[in-house]
Amino acid sequence: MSDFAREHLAEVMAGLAGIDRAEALKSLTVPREPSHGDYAFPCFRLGKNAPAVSADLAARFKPTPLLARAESKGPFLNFFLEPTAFAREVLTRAFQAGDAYGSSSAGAGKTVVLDYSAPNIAKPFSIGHLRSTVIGGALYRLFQSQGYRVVGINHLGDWGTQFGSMMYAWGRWGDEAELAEHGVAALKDLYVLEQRLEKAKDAAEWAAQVPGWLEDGVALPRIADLYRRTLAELKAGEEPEAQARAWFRRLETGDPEARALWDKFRAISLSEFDRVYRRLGIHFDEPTPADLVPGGTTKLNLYLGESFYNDKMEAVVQEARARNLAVESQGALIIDLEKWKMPPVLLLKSDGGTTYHTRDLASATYRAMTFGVADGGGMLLYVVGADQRDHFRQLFKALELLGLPWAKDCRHLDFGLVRMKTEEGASAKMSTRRGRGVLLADVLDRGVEFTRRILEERNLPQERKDAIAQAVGVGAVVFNDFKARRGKDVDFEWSRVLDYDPETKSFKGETGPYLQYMHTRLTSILRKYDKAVVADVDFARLSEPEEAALVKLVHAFPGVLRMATEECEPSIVAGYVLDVAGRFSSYYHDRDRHKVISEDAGLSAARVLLCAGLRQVLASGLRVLGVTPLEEM
RNA sequence: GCCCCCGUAGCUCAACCGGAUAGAGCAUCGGAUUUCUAAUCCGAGGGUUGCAGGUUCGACUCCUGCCGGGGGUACCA
Repeated sequence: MSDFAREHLAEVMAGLAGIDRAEALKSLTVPREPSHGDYAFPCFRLGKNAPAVSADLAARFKPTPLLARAESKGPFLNFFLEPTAFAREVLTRAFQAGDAYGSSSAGAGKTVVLDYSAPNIAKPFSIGHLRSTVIGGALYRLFQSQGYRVVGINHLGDWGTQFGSMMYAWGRWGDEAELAEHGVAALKDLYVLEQRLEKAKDAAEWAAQVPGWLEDGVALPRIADLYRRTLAELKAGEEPEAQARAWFRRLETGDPEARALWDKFRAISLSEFDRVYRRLGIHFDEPTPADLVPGGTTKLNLYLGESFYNDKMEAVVQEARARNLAVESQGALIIDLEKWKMPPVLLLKSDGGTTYHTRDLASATYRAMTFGVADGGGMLLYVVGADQRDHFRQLFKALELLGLPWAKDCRHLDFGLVRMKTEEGASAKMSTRRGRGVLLADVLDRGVEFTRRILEERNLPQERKDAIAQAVGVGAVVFNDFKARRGKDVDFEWSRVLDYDPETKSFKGETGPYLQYMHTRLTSILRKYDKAVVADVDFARLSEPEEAALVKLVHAFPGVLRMATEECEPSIVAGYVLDVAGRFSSYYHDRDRHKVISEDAGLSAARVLLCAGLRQVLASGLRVLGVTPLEEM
């Protein structure tokens, strides 16, 4: 299924002008000016005298059931759809397909391995990870809609020297009661305390920062006491960085105490992540039991995080050595990429430890083998921030040099950085190490809280209000990430994420709530229509130009999903649903001219069917993006 | 220094892979509500698409240079 009118026209055009059908399809455009027609074909490439060619083609054009006429206007050949037949085709298809409308089987037999979210356990689940999570979730559903088999992988940052920092901090400041009460927020505080301690030039500088932390919403209530105590210990010559490294070495060498701490931290973080994923409707695919970490007994190992590859890295290093790719340099083992003007891939550090390069080489290989990508049957996609562009260029080049043919099927789907507005008004990259960063759960909670305030005045049962508040608050935050193309950087500002007007108590503009609201309007019309919606209506009754425009939007949906999938760009869907909602809203408000349900039964039936089509594409589009379509709000 | 990305209305972004008169939201100003639920709608103002060249029938889109912003630049990930 597809935007069939366009393909039909390409067929006609190919026959008319004697050109390739694909070429015709590529050249077809939609005139900006509606009176120029529904489609336009620029004739410049068909001859020196484009206006003459256009006129000739127009004269030879024979109408089809779907295409009423062709008009030459200068060098352009403009086509006009037969509106009744077009509306019948579009609305019948949408009605009959239901939730399947817009899906296709273009990707049948192909597998997409999608790496997304990947929060770091030692760090908070911040709004930076939100982007990867919601973009990844949308891409997951997009590829699914096009018939691909999708494997969602959460490459958790659950390994690395950062855990040494955590363990050291835990030994120094940790408190079971606080951990139980604050969970991951307490872990974050521990990590931040330690990182600032490493960064600070001396104890005095570190101490000077502490009062500010209290205002940053740090969870640990004992913090003021902590820093006084730590000051004394620092003066005794303690070196936090060295101790953190020592702790990680213990973890790597299988020290039981370190391992127990690692399990504990990981479990606390994962239960928090799971809560967030449930709220966002995010799903990852579970590996088979055989894929689990050796010795791993909890279900929390299902995410295939970095630790999963601990026993798979040696093979990569061996392979690089065997192919004479790996060379010694400054005491480390690297793959040199100087020829491609890139820094080297670091396989083994000078202390013999592995790096994230090593792990990513191992994970890519594992995925390609396990999920059938190595046979050329799919793709490995990484939804990771733009700051890691070089990393992935290096990674893919290294895979290529390792002689892996599927290296060409790897792609980094980068997205713009989330930056915080600083006090000075400038924006800066968020950094957990410096303690900046906004917790995702807080953002979601704040969205839900705003919504709850609006709903107070509604006459709805409390339990409905709770569910709506969740869906609207979360929808506002989620949709915000799709307003711009994923490559754009975003400055994090509360007022932009939640464009909430306290005076009118409403969300404004191009927002998730706006879209959800329009969906409730459509459903309430369909609810109010007491007869069953049928496809057998008089389509000629949809004669208003606004109605023709709406039919075109319903028609466009399959193409929108296809293009969004091809370009891995969910914002295309976002722009589309905004278009649908906006046009419908205008239509809906012009009650004098086109009230949907009226005395005129035939007219009502036709308009109701149109609304059913609009509701269908709006609901499907929202679901793809991870925004819940609502029936009332 | 080198590599990569981005410059479109005051702000945040679109523009159907090079097509006709560059469009939305926010903000500002002015209107609309005995309703198919106002978390809405209608209207107005607002542009030398960073600058300068080039490619061609045609450039926001492609190429070169410059200016400005951001990111990266082997033992964090």
